Amino acid sequence: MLRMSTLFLRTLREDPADAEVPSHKLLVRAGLVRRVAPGVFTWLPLGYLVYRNVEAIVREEMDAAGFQEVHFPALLPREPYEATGRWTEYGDTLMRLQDRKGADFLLGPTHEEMFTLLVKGEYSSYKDLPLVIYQIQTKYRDEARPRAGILRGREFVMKDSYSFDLDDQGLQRSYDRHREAYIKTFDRLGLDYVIVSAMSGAMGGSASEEFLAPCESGEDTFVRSDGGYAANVEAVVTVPPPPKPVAEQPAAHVEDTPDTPTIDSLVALANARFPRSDRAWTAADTLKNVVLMLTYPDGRREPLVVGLPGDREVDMKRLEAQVSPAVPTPFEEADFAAYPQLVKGYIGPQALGEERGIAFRVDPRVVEGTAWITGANEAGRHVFDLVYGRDFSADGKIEAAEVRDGDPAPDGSGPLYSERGIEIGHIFQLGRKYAQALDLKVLDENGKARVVTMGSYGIGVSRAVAAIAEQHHDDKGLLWPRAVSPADVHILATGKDPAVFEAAQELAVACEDEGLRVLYDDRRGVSPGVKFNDSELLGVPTIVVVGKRLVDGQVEIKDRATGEREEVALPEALGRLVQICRG
RNA sequence: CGGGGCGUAGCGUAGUGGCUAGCGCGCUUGCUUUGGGAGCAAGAGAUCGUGGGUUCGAGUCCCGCCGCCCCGACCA
Repeated sequence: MLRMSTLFLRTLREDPADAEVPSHKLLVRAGLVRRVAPGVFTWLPLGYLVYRNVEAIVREEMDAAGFQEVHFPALLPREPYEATGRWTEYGDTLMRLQDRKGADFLLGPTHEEMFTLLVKGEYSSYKDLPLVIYQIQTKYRDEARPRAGILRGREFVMKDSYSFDLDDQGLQRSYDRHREAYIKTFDRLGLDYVIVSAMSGAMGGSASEEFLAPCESGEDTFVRSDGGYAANVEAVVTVPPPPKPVAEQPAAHVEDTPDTPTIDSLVALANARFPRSDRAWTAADTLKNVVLMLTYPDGRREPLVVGLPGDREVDMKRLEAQVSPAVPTPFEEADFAAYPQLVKGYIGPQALGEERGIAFRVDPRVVEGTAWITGANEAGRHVFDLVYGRDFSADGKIEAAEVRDGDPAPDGSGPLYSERGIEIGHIFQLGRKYAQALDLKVLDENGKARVVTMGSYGIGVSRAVAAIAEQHHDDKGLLWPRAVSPADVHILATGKDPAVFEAAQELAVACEDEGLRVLYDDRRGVSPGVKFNDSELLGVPTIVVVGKRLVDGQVEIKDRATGEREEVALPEALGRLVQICRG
């Protein structure tokens, strides 16, 4: 039993000045955590109870799925990370340190290398596979900007598991087992979440999915529809309009359009000088050709022109996902000098295409039969009614245009809107990258060495505590789901009547005997208002008030979340509480 | 790394170059109070982030440094 009179707890009346998001404010105010350094926190007794409840649920579901728990050190030597290139790739995010001899160490940000090497040391036959092992470990990442309290710390706890399979079918099975286990885990944690594909379908189906808990404080933007579609912005596939018959389109014609280097100026001039009879020109009638320079890992640099409707901007994240591993950067003056056929502000498709040395890919909205106003490759001139499939072609389509609220969902489930979420889980088919780099092979049934294929799967355990707080609170405080709450019932003894304290104490003991977890506010000399407010701030789901109604033999049972309250005769209180808490 | 804001008691904060740095919460002692963050009285608690400078005098002005928060960049 937790007794408030002796519990190491100090609730705060005011929000801490350095906290912005609700979970950070409330976890600090309710005395669950305290900051030690930027992005580094101490768990106090009540907070640690919640944390351990979350951890226990994660562990139970991993074990239930047949995964085996191991435990690595957080302190790791440099060499394995050197082998996979991550000692340098991870950059400043890696927490590095040296021992007394000057040997390099790191505090693990994630443990792919260590798991791979562990398996390599123990297993060498296909008969040993499949294997899934996991750990619940403190991770370290020297984030450029830790923020939002527990949500994004430099030290945090993650459940990370790794699967080892001989072939792709096996990997898919391991992946699916994790997906199911994660669904059960997050359901039990009381989290509202969506599963979004973290990569474009073009790059290999469901190779990676994120579990996002929608909330305003989330850092990840995703889009969803009311019909149930949810995806990362990078993974959204554009729904193309139907093609139009090419024959119906008027012939293309070049016009003088002086001083129209921007889409706005072009649309204004088109409406003034070349008005349409049926409607006004809009930016969506123009084809904007955005030039970028792609730099490949081998250092090769090639220009890429993206043609998209003039009312859309290029979304760099979407573009990056498409051209990876090449890195796109804006085209600079020196680049224009190297490609004189690109007339800044008046670039048109007629000068583009791989056969002319400049790759040209268009937005999926550019379908056969669509007519565009676009550059004529001469300063001050544009071409009108340039029809795709008749007057120009491209080297393919590209999903690089921004996704906007109201765009249709790819699966026809309605208009998209963007929302923010906290990444609480990530399942990922790694493939053979790490096994290759660290030479993890097993002999197959033919006695031939084969590189193992892997998956990695993470749950942010400490982050989940904050995510739950984000989703379960009101203006008075926290509202813990029972599964993670530090207690089942919070019993308040109010007033100064010794009989009240006796009755409350007896009820608390009786509850505990029934297996309920009890937080008992036995503080003497503390006014009822303080106890009520603390109980609301702490957020234990069921609150029992033993107070002035005790003279009539009554106690009050309150539901913290709904505010519903009922008067119950003291002898019936225990039975009622057992019913509620096991309900 | 860029932009902005801020460092005063455990927490939240006030403080025109001029007395012993003020207030609220919390804490200690006593009395009263006890169903919505009680009252009265008496206390404890601060090298005003740090180093230098200007000045008769610096929490206050100037410069450097350190740290924190927010936005952006970055982030299996």
